[in-house]
Amino acid sequence: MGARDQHDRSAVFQMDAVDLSSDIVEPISTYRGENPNSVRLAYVADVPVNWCPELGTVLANEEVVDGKSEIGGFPVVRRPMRQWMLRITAYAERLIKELDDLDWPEGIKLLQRNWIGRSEGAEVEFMLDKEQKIHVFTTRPDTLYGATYMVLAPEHPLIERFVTEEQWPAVREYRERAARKSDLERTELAKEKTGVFTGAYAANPVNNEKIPIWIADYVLLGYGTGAIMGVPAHDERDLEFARKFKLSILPVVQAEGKTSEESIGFIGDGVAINSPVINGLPTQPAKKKIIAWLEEHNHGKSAISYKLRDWLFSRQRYWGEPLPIVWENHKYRALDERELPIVPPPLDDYKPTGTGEPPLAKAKEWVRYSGNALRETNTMPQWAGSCWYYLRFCDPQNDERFVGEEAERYWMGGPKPGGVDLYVGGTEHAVLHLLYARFWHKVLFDLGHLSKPEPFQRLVNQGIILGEDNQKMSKSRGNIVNPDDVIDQYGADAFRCYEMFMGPLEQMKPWSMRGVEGVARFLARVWRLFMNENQAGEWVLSAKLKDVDPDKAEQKIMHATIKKVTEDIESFSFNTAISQMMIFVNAFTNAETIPVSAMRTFLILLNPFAPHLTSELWEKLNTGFKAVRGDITEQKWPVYDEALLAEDEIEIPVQVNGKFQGVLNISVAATKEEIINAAEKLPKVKQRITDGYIKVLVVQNKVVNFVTK
RNA sequence: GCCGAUGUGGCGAAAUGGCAGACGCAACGGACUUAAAAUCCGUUGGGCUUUUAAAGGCCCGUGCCGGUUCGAGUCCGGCCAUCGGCACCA
Repeated sequence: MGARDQHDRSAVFQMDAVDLSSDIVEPISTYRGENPNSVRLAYVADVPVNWCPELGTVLANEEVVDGKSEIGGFPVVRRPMRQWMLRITAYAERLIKELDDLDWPEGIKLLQRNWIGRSEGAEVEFMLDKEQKIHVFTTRPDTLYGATYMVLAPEHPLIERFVTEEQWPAVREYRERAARKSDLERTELAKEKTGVFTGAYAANPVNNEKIPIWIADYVLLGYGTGAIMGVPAHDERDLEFARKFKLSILPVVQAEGKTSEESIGFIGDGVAINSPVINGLPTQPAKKKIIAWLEEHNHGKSAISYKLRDWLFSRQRYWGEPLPIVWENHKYRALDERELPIVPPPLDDYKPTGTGEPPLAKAKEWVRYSGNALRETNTMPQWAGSCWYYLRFCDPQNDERFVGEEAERYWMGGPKPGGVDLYVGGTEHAVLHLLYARFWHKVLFDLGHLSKPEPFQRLVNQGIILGEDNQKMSKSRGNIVNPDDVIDQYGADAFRCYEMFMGPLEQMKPWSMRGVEGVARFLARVWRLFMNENQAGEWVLSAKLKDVDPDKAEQKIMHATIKKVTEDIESFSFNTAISQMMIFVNAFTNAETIPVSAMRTFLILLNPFAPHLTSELWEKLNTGFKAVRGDITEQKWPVYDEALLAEDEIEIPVQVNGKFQGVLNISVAATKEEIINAAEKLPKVKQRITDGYIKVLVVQNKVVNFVTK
């Protein structure tokens, strides 16, 4: 994939040139320029944040679901606060592109792509007067001639500069009302479009026509430039807005087989009309041509916009890593590496204050760093640790670096772009942990600390386990299953095996205590295969265990089990692996003698599923029979012999017209003619082919099918 | 609204296009036991039907409708339902 080119470290923190916000990102410790907040990877911003009064902290966009906190479901309101941000948007392009070479479920890749939300289009300048211009972002520059008005987000900073005096009261009132609305009200509840005319006009760059400028809360400050051109003929939202406020509507894209008038409301690709520069061109070339025209006339350029916002990285809670920052004369600086790690001081009360002031602010002595410097009291969110713990796991004792270079190369190296070979986690992390960790990993990679640009090569999503009532487990529903209780009652092996036996790993499935019991019974049967209770009530090695060779049938089932378990582990089909081991145990349950060699093989197969039970039985065998060197976990994984699985005689289903009529037991060596002859004689078949048949199909070792009509 | 996933017995689920329901749970019957628990053995998709019975026979059945095929739970097209994600993103 030309990894070096795509992940060129010389471009450290250089952003895509067409991005709409700032151009360069630099780590806080190296930047020496004038306005650090505009370029730094970590920066401070006064932004409207998601404030959750109940949790007493702000939350990232990813942590807010339907206007409520992801944790606890408490209401979240917009509130301006001074906060630390991480410039994840600088990585938007790479976070999308570099998903391609990861072995992740397509669904998760899609969730991330949608969350990052890349859109290609153009940035266009509308002249307000001779000096001032308003930038809009559009994915449909080919509809520029159809722009009959403009809308700015109510919070847009330019508004105050041009709003007319007579419109000012209405505009101010609208802005105040918009500010009070929660996100929930602004979207879900506001089905009806609202807006206010500013009294001002701007010139459409393609034809110099004056179009009215409105403000409306259906335009979001945080996306694109916070301003749009209204093209009511070819955008559903704009059309609704224009109809409500009686703004003019001009069709500029003609749909195939429709008149220009009928094309109003058409949002697909068509042919440009009423657009001198691009008339007659289909949508795609029209876009290209109009962008070229805009660039040539200095009215705009091609641009890419992302839905992804920068990551709000501070929290007003005690339990999080403190930010290694001090404030001097209203300026911040990073603490020296030698001062790390920062250990938070003990407090009398660790609960959030509820006012937005972080709990650490209460530790007055700790906060006073020096005569003129105060410590930052915000802490990092829970995600900070999960962004790099897997790196620390490579080298947990290292007290020089977060991970030693050699250890990092050993564990995280390899030919693929991702470091961790296999990562198992739930879908709930799709746009949280899995996005954040990729971002940090790329930053560390760019700084030269890591050998791979991606953290997790292969991702498998395990399904969540529901309560016994088939509902999501939650305290309020009272359907929580506590693993500790289950382990107390049935043991860790049974708990572990049951989770694997429940069904396919990726599927969500309900818990069942009966099911746990069933698996516990299976493990008890395994135990009794090896151990019997004597008169005194002590467990001793079963007298049936003999140091003999397994017979042919026993060998066959043993090798079938090795094959199935081995293959199923590879494909994460743990449930069917356990089924096969149950079949194996059932086959030996009433045996007169039990060959020790087969049992040893079986224990090795079962060991990854039930480690405690199998190690104990392994050692018990060593006391009664010739001891095998090494712990059970050190044994070689068994290998099956295909030859021992081969049958002399096979069963072949016989059909007439595709319907099953009986089964034929016949030697594998039988010829096609022999098979047909024998099949014809099966009573039910004979009955059905009395009038003969027009053809007969024999699929080797699979099926015989007579076709009669 | 858009995107994605999933639909198979009473339940969790199996099934390279070739005997649907392996394995487990639950239920029922039996053995063991003074009794119970535990354990072991057996039956168990639905409907109709033959026979004194033991045992058979026929039909239907993998969300619904259609298609491909000798043959479809599996492949293709359309629909329905449930769950998850996004949701004024210009």
